[in-house]
Amino acid sequence: MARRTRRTLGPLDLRSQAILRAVIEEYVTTAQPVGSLALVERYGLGVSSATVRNILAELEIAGLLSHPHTSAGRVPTDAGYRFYVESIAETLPLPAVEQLMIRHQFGQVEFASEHWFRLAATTLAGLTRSAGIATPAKPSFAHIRRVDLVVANERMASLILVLREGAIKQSAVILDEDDAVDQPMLNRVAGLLNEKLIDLTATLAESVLAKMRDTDHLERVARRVGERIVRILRDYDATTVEEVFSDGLLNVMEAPEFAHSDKLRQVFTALENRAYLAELVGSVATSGQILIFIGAENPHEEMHGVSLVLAPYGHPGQAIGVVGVLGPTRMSYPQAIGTVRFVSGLMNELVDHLYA
Amino acid sequence: MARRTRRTLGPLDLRSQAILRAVIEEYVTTAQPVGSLALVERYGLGVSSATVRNILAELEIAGLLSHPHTSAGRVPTDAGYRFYVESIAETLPLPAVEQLMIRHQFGQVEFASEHWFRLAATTLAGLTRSAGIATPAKPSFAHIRRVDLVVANERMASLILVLREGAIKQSAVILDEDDAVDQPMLNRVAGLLNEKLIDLTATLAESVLAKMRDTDHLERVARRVGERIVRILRDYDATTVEEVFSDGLLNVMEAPEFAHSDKLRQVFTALENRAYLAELVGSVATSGQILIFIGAENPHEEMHGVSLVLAPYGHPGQAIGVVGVLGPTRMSYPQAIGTVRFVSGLMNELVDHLYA
DNA sequence: GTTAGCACTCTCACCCATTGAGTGCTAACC
DNA sequence: GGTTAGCACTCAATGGGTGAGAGTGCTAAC
Repeated sequence: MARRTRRTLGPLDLRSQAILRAVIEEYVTTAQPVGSLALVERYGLGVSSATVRNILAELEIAGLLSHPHTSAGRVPTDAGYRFYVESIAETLPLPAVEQLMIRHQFGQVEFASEHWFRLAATTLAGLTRSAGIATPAKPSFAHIRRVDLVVANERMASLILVLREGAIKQSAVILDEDDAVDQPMLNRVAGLLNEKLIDLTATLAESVLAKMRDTDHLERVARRVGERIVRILRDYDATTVEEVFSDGLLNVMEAPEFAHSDKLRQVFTALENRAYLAELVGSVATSGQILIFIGAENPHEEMHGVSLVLAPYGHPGQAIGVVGVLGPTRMSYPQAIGTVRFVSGLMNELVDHLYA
Repeated sequence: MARRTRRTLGPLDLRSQAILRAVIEEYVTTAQPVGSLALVERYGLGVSSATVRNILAELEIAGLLSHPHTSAGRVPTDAGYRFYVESIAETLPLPAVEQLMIRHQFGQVEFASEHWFRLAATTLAGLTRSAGIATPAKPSFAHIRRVDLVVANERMASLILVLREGAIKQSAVILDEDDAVDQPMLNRVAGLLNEKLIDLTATLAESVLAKMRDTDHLERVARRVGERIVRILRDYDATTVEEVFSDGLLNVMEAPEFAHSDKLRQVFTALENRAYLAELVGSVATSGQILIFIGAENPHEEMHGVSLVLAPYGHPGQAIGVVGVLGPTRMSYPQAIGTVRFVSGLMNELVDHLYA
């Protein structure tokens, strides 16, 4: 045992690793506990089932496999999946045909980031037969790009705020009785605000607004609107993740491990409560790389039993979003990672193209 | 039997109706087949269980009740629910306290219809312990209220189109090489379009655009943008329902009838495929009244086992949306109808207020 | 038309024996 | 030492058998 340990990179010799890999790959496809006999039959291991059994026992002691009951085969533990994921250098890149098809699909859709991230989720769901997850690219600080005002009635204006990052915010602004407005007046207000506030963040905009005089009608209305704008920007800045879009939850429902349990209900609870996903997604955005959460590694109890493969896209300085996949722990990680990597790369290209 | 039939409005005498009602109400709360003894015990019917049994048998022959097996109690059929729903004059109005609470909630949220319909779905889900469903109010023909253009780069502009009905559409417009633009130029284009196109529908806007000359740079760009606008409007007009928002599907999952079957999966399939809901919602919008679809009355196989209570809101001439509830057929219809009625009324008020 | 009484039916829960997959151990082998 | 064949052992899953209980449907009396 001691010598064996020495001739490997990790704590496991190569043959044990191969068998662990075999167990996982077999289990991923069949969803049934894997026995020693099935392994030697289906994977040319060149040893007998007894030897495999010895190794399986070692892997179990190491905490990488587990045993539903004495007379059952082995099932990977979360730690087993983790080891497996670390050990696979080669992820499964998406076939060229599909890459092309997807690029085409993205070309078909409106040229707007708002559509892309939804499509990304849908695409990921379809490719991996799991649930796809995506968030729009969001900057840490929003910048005003454009202010527009439309009259609703003489005491109410509809504010449309375009952020540099592409998001559009809408809000109604209710004015004081002696500040009645019409559209030409609002156009002047919008003009003033566009002139003063363009490219500013919340804090800077606030200081500009502070200089406006309350005596002037135009400036008073502009200030009122400006205050609302600042509030919208602050709200936006405060939220780590604006929106988490998911698609294909049905795929996950269909996995046999969720057929009769109420585990799925937990997952749904966790997903409907977006705050939690937002938190995870936030950590991916800051990490800047693909993150994988396997089953119980996930701090949230409800998420035990499912895994997440998440990748950021966009640029750290500017705006960052996340795309990824949610599936049963028993998922094909090489495929999931390969696919998520491709889609996040594609999103990068698209966003680059937008900012270029 | 013949005489009994004569002294009622429907085909059932009053006592049979009362018993049908009792069966349904008991079944709705317990989710268990209802026996004759339980009925006489829990509902002061003033007759013996034997008599009740006779009537239950009649109701079964009439197709209003069914029998899982010989030694089980009775369960309402879809036809039974239908009869029940038709017969209850008094729906359960929402308690005043809750009405107040909900009004308050709607007051808290941004003053924009975009938020309201989502909140409506969430509210309905919470109140009825079923899934809430809502669509934004959508007009049959969109009217341009405001056009805004923001420069993305010198050959690409970001178009923001505000519709009279409150919706905002965003799209990128890519320009020809010799039509390079900057923000001041785009402002002039937007000004021209706002002047010419305001309050127009797709068809009218198109005829205005046809008059623009290709020789003039300003008009050429305006025309290019205008054409995109017309396309967006036409897309918008063509879709019956823009978006169907649902919340609280978890509530439905928790119903015992979905615990071990895969019926729920079917429901999800039907819901993820939004086209179908859109169709239903469309029929509600045109009907102008509360519509109830009970189980197998629903043309879509997947929806058998669930019921929908849907109500339109808004104004026929202007914009119409739909709110409602999706739950198991075994739901409290009086409560669902009462709640949906209240929420649609509230949405009416809000929309009125917006257009006033 | 209503009711009490009763036989009848059928599900559900429980027990028990059987089956079979797969292990873990031991002793022999290379 | 590592590897292997052989074998006893364990335990989930399966299916048949049984008893209890709920609820019906029928009949005869009121």
